Amino acid sequence: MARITKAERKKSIISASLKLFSERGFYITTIPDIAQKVGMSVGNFYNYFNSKDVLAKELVMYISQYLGDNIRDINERDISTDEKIYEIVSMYFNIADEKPEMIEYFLRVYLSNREVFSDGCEGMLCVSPFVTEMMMFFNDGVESGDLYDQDFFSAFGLFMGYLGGMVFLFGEKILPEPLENYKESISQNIYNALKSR
Amino acid sequence: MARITKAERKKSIISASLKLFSERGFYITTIPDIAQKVGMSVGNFYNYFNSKDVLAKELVMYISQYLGDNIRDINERDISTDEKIYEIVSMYFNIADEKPEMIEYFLRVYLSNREVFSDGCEGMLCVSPFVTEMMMFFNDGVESGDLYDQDFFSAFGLFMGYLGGMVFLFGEKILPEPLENYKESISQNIYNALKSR
Amino acid sequence: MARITKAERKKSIISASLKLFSERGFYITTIPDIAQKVGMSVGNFYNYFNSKDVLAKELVMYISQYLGDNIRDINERDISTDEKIYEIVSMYFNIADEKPEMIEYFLRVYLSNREVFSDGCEGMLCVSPFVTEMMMFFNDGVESGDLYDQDFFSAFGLFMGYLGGMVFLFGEKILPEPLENYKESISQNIYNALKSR
Amino acid sequence: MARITKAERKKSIISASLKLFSERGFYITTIPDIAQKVGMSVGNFYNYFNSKDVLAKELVMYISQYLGDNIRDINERDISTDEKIYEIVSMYFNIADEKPEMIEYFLRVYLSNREVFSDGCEGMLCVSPFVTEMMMFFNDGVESGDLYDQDFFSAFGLFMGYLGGMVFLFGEKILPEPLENYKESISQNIYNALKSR
DNA sequence: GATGAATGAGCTTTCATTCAT
DNA sequence: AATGAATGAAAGCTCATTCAT
Repeated sequence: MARITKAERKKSIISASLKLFSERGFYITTIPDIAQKVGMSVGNFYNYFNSKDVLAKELVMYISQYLGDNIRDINERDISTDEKIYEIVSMYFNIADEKPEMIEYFLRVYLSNREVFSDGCEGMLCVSPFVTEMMMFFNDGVESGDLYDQDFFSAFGLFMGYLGGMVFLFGEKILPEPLENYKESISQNIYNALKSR
Repeated sequence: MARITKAERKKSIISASLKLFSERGFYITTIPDIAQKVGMSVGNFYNYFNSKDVLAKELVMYISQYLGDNIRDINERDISTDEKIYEIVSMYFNIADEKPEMIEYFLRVYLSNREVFSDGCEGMLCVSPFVTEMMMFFNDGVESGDLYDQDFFSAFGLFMGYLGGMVFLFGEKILPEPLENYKESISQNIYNALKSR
Repeated sequence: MARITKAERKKSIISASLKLFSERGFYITTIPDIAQKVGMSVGNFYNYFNSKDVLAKELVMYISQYLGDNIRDINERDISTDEKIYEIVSMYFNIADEKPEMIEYFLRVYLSNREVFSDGCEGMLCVSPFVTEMMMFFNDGVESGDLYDQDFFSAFGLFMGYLGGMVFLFGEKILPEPLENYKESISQNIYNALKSR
Repeated sequence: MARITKAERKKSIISASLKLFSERGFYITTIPDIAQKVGMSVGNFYNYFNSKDVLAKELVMYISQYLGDNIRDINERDISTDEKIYEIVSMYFNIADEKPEMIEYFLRVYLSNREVFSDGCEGMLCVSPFVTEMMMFFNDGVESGDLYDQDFFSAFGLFMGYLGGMVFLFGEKILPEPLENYKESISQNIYNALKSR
């Protein structure tokens, strides 16, 4: 008899809330909304997460882990720095396409509603798996002589700001073409910006 | 006797609400908060703006106009494209420094709470003065042979995503140095990314 | 045109909530209950009191003031100590009869739900007008040689514990006779207990 | 192998809930709180007590029995009435010292949350072992000529109101000295109040 | 007897907006 | 134009109790 485990139930709350938060925003989405989408009572929701804020924080950590894992896979491959850039852009846009809620949550909920994360996610605390891997990527690139040795945060801001901006424009249906089609040019732009001079 | 005109009163609501929205977020800020900061009654607030959402939309347009004007000034100067890039970056960071509420509102309120702007600010409607000027800048650069001729939105995403990302990192107190110090390297990175190949 | 002032409205909340709290208890009584009894919306209640707890605290202070004023009137009269005792007992039982909510609130809400009053009513903070007057009564009695000079709190505990106990028994409909009929014997007992030896 | 009997399990619920109710109050204490303190599941709690209210009622009866037994021991001794008074006061204060939850429960839960006890503990139903013994004490005292023959409830109110009041003041940390030190004076006061005239 | 996930009604509190003055 | 008391719907969260296992 297949029973639904507590872990599975928790996973389904994460999945449902991620979608709702990213589509409607943090404050518009209510606990009843989430409970209903999961098919569970409001009261029971609180057996899994102590508060709406706690859920929000777990979601960032979940996404950060997911992105971090994906970047690590790329970092560990034996390919050139410009290929890595292309792979990261590609992976990011693929996620934006197939699991848009992940990227959208990052952009719309985590980056914007700082008051929700101020207690417990100070600085980059809840996002470190992801940031750490980006740091690895950058350091490797500099070490191999491919990238120009500059302040990490400037490179990071370029890379992630750029990708976030594109996903935002895409989400707003402003882009004339699908994200897919931008992979090449964007990777090229990023490489041109960061390569050793 | 100097009377306070209706326009001045409206201006002071804009000013106060811009600060509150950018510091606390759209949903956390209440109309009573705004009224109190302006020194006006809640009821009277509604003589100037029909709803909280309408206010929010006017604010984006106000900021977009402001940024657009500043960029036009730069566009009209007789300087090279890479100098223009530096000037735009410089201007953007100066605003982030001196009137942080403008940039923060853009990033934290406008870009994130799309539901608020969905009716009336579709696409880039409320933001066109700003986007138009960026388009002018880009077209001029391409025409003069300085910039590589690519999809405008890719260039736009890079430019604005980058700057937004840096201001965000700065706001989160993650940057090791003041924004000021990044002007050079960031302008350089942007130019390298966009210049003709 | 007779307008209802804000102070009058506040007074009517005090009056209604005092009755409800004393009859049903603090936790059973809800804000909607109170609002309904006053004939006001739930939201508007919060224009008068910031929270249920704050209301509870204002109620004790209100009662303490009321009792204190009554005792002072008696203290200031030119009568013997045993007559004062009789007058205090009499006043207390009259209130218990005519405005039972006052005494009941004291016994059932204030004395019992300490968690509600722990922040702001520490010690005897919210009850000092009343306690102070009892202290005056006792000191005068000792000074005049009528009362035995003992620890004030022992005398206070006897006096108030006794009266509270009787009102409780009365409220529980356990007393075979109306409170009225006990005034004499109780005053006598108190005097016998406290008089100088 | 020593098995934990059902009676022992029940006893441990009584013990744990008595402490929690007396410390935190009836409504603040939750069934999960109690179950956790006992080390039992929430569901299992309901195998021992059908509801929170039922538990509350059993607790009063338990305490009443306990106090009643103690008073009977004193009543049966061959000592004078004033010595009995001292012994009762002494016993009461000792309990207040060593098992404060018993007295506190009486004062804070039973006497105050009448709605909980209204169905099943009407009048003195749940408290009769205790009241009966106090009645015995009083009747004996009157019969022996030591106590003034007055309404029992007036004497009872004095005695128990006084003791309850002192324990309350003690619990509020208002008393300048330990309860212990008041035994003498309080017994004296009670005797003076009740003795035959 | 024992478990603890699940229920759902109900609580306190908030806030955009209205409207009589 | 200006006031602020009033509304009421809705939010986050709690908890006694049940029940399938």
